[in-house]
This record gives sequence, structure tokens and C-alpha cells, in this order.
Amino acid sequence: MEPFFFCYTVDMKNIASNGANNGPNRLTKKGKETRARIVAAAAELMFGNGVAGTSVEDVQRKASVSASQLYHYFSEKRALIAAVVAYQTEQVLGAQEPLFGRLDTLEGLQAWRDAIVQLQLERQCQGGCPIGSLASELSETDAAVRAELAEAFGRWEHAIAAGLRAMAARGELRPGANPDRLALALLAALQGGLLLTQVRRDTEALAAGLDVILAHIRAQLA
Amino acid sequence: MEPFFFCYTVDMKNIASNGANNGPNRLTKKGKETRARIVAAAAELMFGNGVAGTSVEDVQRKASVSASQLYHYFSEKRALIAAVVAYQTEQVLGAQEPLFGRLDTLEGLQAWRDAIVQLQLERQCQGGCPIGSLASELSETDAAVRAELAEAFGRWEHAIAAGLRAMAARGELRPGANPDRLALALLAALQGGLLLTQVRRDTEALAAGLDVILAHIRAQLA
DNA sequence: GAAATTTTGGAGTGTCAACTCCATTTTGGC
DNA sequence: GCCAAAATGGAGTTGACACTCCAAAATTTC
Repeated sequence: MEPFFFCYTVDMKNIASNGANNGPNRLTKKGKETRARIVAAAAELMFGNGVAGTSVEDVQRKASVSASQLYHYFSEKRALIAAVVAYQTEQVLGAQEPLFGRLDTLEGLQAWRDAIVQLQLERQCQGGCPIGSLASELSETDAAVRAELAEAFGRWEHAIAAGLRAMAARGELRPGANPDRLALALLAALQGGLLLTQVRRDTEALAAGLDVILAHIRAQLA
Repeated sequence: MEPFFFCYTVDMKNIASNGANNGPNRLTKKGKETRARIVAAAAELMFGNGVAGTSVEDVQRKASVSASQLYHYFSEKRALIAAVVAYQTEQVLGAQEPLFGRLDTLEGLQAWRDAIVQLQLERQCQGGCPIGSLASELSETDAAVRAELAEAFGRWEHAIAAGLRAMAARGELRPGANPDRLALALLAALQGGLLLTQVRRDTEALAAGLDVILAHIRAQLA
């Protein structure tokens, strides 16, 4: 039987990583830096080689930390993976944050589309979506992580929906148009487009998917 | 240095698995059955647990074969993975074959959409797309497998495009409509929808993605 | 039916990766 | 500066997993 305090320890570490903490297991400034270095290294490796294709030892090397250091901050590989999921969620959504505010106009939507396609080109179509890749690899393996990823996609979806709802609220969309459903379709086309981009090594599918949905939104203009 | 005859042996086995062969390393009827049992077992396990999450030993157990048997038919795990990719391609495209012929009408497209959504519901939204999952996990790992998967998606895309092109050829679509691009967008929405379905455990995103593209096609009717 | 070839059984083997342990150094609060 | 807690070093342990080896049984071919 698993001892309860073990779970408790894990939770404390997770809590320690997030917000304020004055109890035991708090992180010093140096500790936070080390932890952040580990997560960033793990995220990069897992993006390029997959979660299963990335060993804890690989992460140690890349982050220049010893085994005891890594296991000081993460009780097990799963905890590190969970941290990577949270990290990539912030990275991906954070990078789009400046564009999210303008998704209530066709121009803003187009700019967002262009930025995404441009980014994939710069990456030479390698790696797909950091969140999508994690979702595909981990969804059937770890229920807690799957829920986290669902939450991440939920945030993404809502950011898009907020823009479309604003357009609808201003009466710019036909009454029949469903902003929430369009947002979900846009996210689906984006994710599928990114996967196909990764496999085909060109951005045609990504551009086609996004453009068709945007064209449909344009056709819904009042 | 790798000996050349080693590659030759691998190639022979791969050839032996496909078509006619009278040379050495040909497969007996029983041998073909065993090989097929191994591939089917591997495909099922890898669909549920991922490629990396499936050990050769797991496959042995599920297929009821010994280690020497498995390595008699597949020189290494990579060869087994390649066989699984080919197998799933045939499974997925084969299952849709009856519906592909009718993709030249809105009713046919709708029936195809309904069948896909229904299948995900029956699977309780678990597992995503067998080809898409493999693509996500293997694209950055194995260039040869990535090319195979690109080919598989190419076949899928062409089956859809054939239907839309037929509609266009009959003059049912507006002159400006681009059947190939619509097909690619439909495939992207499908793949993204399947991924989101897997993560969210509901078919909303899949239905929304496909429906928006189909609505756009409907709007393109002449 | 005998020889050649394929198929199968099952016990290894070596490597690698996750995780542990304990001693030592560094840091932060008072 | 002192003490407690946090951070670090690095060798070690354990188990899993990909892959090997050799001999025996079954099957095909002539």
C-alpha cells in the first residue's frame, strides 16, 4: 500500500512550485532558478524527442544538474512531465497573448493565422504543437495530465471564442452564427493543421484548414 | 561499419511480408498467420498505450508468441513499428472505403461525417486517430516512418478530394471553389477534431470542425 | 519419405533508465 | 556568526526491455 505521506510530499512540492509558501520545502531564489532550468530543458527535449524518448538523464545533462538535484525538485518523472505540461501551456498561450486581444476583427484573426503559419515555417515544420504533441502522447496514459491538457485547450478555445463573441455582440455576425462553435472548429483546424504540417513538412494543410474556417467566418459577416 | 548483408536481410524480410516470393525467407501459410497475429496485437497495444508504451514483451504475450518467433518475423522493434503503420493505414482507410465513393454529394459527405463521429462515440472518445497518434509520436523520430505516414495522409486527402472534384466537374460548385484545398482543410479539421475529442472526452470539437467545413462546402454550391 | 527450410521454445545477456542514499556545501533567518 | 533548512555531488541499486542463441519441432519441396 502506498503511504499517504508520500502523496503529501508530492503535493507540497507542487504547491511549492506555484505560489507563496512559507512552510518547509520552500524554494530559495537559487532553487527556483534550478527548477526552472530543469523544466525548460525537459520541455525542449520532450518537444523534440517526445516524452518517452526523453530520459531523466538527458534532462540532467541539458540542465547541468545532478540526479539528486532533479529528484529534489521532482519526486518522479511523472511530476516533471506534469510541470512540463504546465510550462508549455504558459509558453504557447503566452506567446499568443498579444494577438488574442485582436481576435474580434477579421484583420486580427488574419494576423493570428499568419503568425502561426510563419512560426511553423521558421521551425521548418518540425515538432507540431507543443501542447498537441503532449496531448497525443499522454492522454491515454495519465488521467490527471489529460485533464490539465483539456484545461489548456479550454483556455485556448475561450480566447478565440471571446473575440468571435465580441464580433457577434457588436452585431457584425449574422444572427445564426455560433461564435463558440466557430472557435472550436478553428482550434480543431489549427491542431489538425499543425499535425499535418509536421508529417508533410509543409504548411499547406495548416493554411488550408485555417483559411477555410476564416473564409466561413467572413461569409457570416452581417 | 554495418555489414551490407544485414540491410539485405532486413529488406528481404520486408519484401517477404508483402507480395510474391519464391526465394529464401519466404513465409509459410502458418508463418503468415503468426506474423499477422503479431502485427494486429502490436497495433492494438500501440493504439491504446502508445508506441513507446508498448514493449516487445507485451506484444509477445498478447499475440501468444515467443521472443524468437517475433524476432524471426521482425528484425527489430522498428521493423514491427513500420508494419504497424502499414497495418493501421489499411485498417483506417479500408474501413472508410465504402464511404469514399459517395463523397461527391453533400449527403455522402454527411454520412461520412456521421460515421466518424459515431465511431468515436462508440470508442468513448478514447485513442484518437490510429494514424494521427502514430504520426504525432513517430514523426520526429523516424524519417522513413514519417514518409509512410505522409503517404497515408496523402491517400486520405485524395479520396476526399476525388469526391469534391467530381462535384466541381459536374458544375455543382462555384467556379472559385478549390476542391483540393477544401479536402485538405477537411482532413485537418478531422485530425484536430479527433485529437480534441481524445483530450476532452467528447465529440464536440470533432463535430464542430467537420460541420463548419461542410457548411462552407454547402455555401459553395453553385 | 528425406532433405532443406521454416517455425517455435525458452533460457539467457547486456544495456539503459528510473530512482535511492548519504555525505557535503550553500543559503537564509535571527 | 550560528543554526536549520535547502541545494548539490555522485556513486549505487534495481528492474525492465530490446535483442541473442541454440536446439527442437513442424512444414514444404522434390
